[in-house]
Amino acid sequence: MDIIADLGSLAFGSRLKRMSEIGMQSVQDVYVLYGVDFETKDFPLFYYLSQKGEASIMEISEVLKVTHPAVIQTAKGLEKKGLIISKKSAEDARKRNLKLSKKGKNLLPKLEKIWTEIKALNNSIFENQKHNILEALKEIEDVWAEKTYIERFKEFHRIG
Amino acid sequence: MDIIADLGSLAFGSRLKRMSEIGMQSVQDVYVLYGVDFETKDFPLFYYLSQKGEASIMEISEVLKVTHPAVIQTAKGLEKKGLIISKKSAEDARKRNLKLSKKGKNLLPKLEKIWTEIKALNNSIFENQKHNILEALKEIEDVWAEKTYIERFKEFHRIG
DNA sequence: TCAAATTGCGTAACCACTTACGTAATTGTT
DNA sequence: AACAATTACGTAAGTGGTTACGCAATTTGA
Repeated sequence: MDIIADLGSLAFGSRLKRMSEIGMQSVQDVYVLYGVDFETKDFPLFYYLSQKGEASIMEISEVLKVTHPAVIQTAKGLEKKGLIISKKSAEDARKRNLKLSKKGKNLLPKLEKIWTEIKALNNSIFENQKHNILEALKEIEDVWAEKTYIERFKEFHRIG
Repeated sequence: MDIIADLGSLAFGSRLKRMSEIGMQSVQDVYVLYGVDFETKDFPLFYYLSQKGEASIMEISEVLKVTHPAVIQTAKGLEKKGLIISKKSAEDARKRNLKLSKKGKNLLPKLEKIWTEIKALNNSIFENQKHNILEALKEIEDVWAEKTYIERFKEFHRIG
């Protein structure tokens, strides 16, 4: 018996959090399996830089939808590992731009192979679902984006 | 554009985490709306005690699938608010049993009303989904429970 | 044109968990 | 009965995010 799952919509947040942790750890296990020194939590930033080339702290913060201190902290870790480098922007002295280092670029092909394999497995899992999780998440995100939850709550229960 | 969502299965963990935070905050807004001094994160423990009556730290830890220090910490907060009380077990001096206090029981009807309203709104959202999120989560949990991700990964890619 | 508002970044403190480790009580084995 | 193994709980430190706040650089607008 899983009381959190049984509670359905009420413990929705707690349930998502728990699944998020399991999901992140699972991917971490794959990096370990291949002996690659890379952390799951760094994936969004590292991947974005691999695609975009170069980006400022705030741009990354907005694209990844995390706060800018989170970006700074993640970047600090990746800089310490030598996977990314940063330099002040020439156009705007307030900005600091991040990009992959040589070492980061060298690691990229190995990571991309792993990412492809993970994607293949996940897709095979998701494709067999009666209720596709990615579709389901997208639908919920759209609902939340259209109107805040609390607004919707007030309307639904005729409050205010 | 939402790069995390676009990445689909690769940023699955990050995405769940973000949604979990939004979901928890949304429910918190409802408590605030009703002027009730209750925190979303305390819901699973408080709810379980309201159903079970009395339970030890480890029992709660197992049922809610969080570590025992997490239970202790959450319980500490609820005790400080006077919503739960605890006493050493008579049968086993190692155990400490938690249960709702008078104040906690008094608050319960108000909370139950709120929970019912949240449930009603959420169900109305979920029922309109083409891909039901609760069903989708359940399917994924079952897949993960059947075999660890890394085992499945090795088999899928014929490794080891 | 120059003062006010805004923007970008950095740091500090906090939050809700986790892992690691220690101690006391109970249980199992012989 | 005694002692080794296990179990329940507590605390400390770590993690990966957050909010709050401050400062310097840029942009706005009277």
